[in-house]
Amino acid sequence: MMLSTVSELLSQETTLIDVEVKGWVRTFRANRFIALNDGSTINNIQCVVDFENTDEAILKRINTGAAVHIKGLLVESQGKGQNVEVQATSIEILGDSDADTYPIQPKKHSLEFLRENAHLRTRTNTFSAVMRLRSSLSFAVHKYFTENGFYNMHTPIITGSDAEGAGEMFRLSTLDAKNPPLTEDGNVDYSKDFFGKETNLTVSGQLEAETYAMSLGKVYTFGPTFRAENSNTSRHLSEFWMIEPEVAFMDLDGNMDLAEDFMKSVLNYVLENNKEDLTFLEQRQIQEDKSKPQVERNEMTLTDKLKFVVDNNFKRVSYTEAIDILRNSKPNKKKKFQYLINEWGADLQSEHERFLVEKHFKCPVILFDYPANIKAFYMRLNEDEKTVRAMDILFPGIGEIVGGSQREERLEVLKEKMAALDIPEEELWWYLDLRKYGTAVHSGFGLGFERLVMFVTGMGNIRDVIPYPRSPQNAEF
RNA sequence: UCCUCCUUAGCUCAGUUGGUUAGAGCAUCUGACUGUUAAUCAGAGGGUCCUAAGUUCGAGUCUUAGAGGAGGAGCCA
Repeated sequence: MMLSTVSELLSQETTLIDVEVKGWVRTFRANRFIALNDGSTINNIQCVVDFENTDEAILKRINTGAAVHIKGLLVESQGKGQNVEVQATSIEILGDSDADTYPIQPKKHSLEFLRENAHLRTRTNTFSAVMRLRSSLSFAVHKYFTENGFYNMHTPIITGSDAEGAGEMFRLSTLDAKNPPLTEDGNVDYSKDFFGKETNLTVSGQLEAETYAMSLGKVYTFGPTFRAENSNTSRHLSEFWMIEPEVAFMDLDGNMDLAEDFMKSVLNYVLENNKEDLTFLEQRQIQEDKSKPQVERNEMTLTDKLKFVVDNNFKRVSYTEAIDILRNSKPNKKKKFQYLINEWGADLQSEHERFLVEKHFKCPVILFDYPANIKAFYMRLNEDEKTVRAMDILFPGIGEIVGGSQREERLEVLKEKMAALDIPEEELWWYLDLRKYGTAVHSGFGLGFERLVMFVTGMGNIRDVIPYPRSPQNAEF
């Protein structure tokens, strides 16, 4: 007799066969019905215990959370909740679970409580569904790029560059924190440190990815990224996973096409391959919405929202057009915005992005050609010398999910930009070399993987879509 | 980092104007029942009211400080 997963048993079409299954008890009802889950699917298999002929000591140990090994006969269920069930002939307790202290009870728990029990929270339907979707999305990312001629590149986690231009970095050091070696002018002497220089955890693999794009053509990285910003929001993490494709000979229009096609492809993948988990999360969201005021409720169900993104073109709007729309918008005229839009050049705040996406266009929006002074040094300067070939994709509920640009390929322009921002050329000599030898138009973007998972699962807090979230003041587990 | 709110049983929460012995549902334990779907019924146990200081005859309730958490803002992905 072969061990089966719950998923295999539930899709088994022939009954009256001997089966064997291992998993964890979700509930044990009426001294007779075990709802067993092994992670292979959101659904449980019902195992029916012949309690009159089973040792009472065993029955007492069938508690929520216990690991059990069940052998029996797969039969059509007499009950209404499931098609098949296992008529148990043998029950072995593999691992007990003390009902008095086990934190995951067969009842609704708050997400905050489960976050404190992150090592056990995937034993709930919600988190197992979220994490299966996360895994599936990760596969869909690699699948898309591989099938479209991209090479996967592993950019370094430890970086010697502190000019990646994407935020505060975590310093990495093996020096004695209490008594570090000092230079003559009293600063910490990093030449004595492990790498002989100051090193940090990466905030982006983009610059390194550019080097490979300029030889392999189409590359992407998908790895962990670290930001030491003290941001305490439901959309930011100190450690998160980022997808960064980089393509030679591609301009910003091609970049927008790629990003849109990529997003639609991965969403399509989970729509086709994760129906059960999506359906569960959709029902969960509907239940959650019932206890919310009307204005905060979701206008579309989860799968409708995903289908809407897949089926409709993203609205492409230049920054200049967006400013015009915002300047003439009702909330701006009635002074409802906290930050009023008066003139060209203002940075857009979340309230403006939300207005454009959720109220004005009611679909994903790509904003492009931003003012040069509010964007990073490596972005391609337009002929107007005021704007750069940058683009952000804004999603409903999430805000900015993708940020990308065509990169500045002209050596002199790039050098001027770096000088203006006090970025030393010695730091990025290798990055400048790309413009010296065989430079070419190239573009890429970054996509925060967790924000994608949030969008797909409908979870409102980014800490609930990554196994062990790292955020300021929190690195438990 | 800023603003607002929260912290009472294992969990989710009530707790009136400051007033005797702090409550409920779920969970747990005991018993009954046994084709249930977060089973049902009866009973029982379970509290440093986040911490510290203060006001008061008297503080879960008021004041101050601290810790932790949530929502929003900024930074961004």
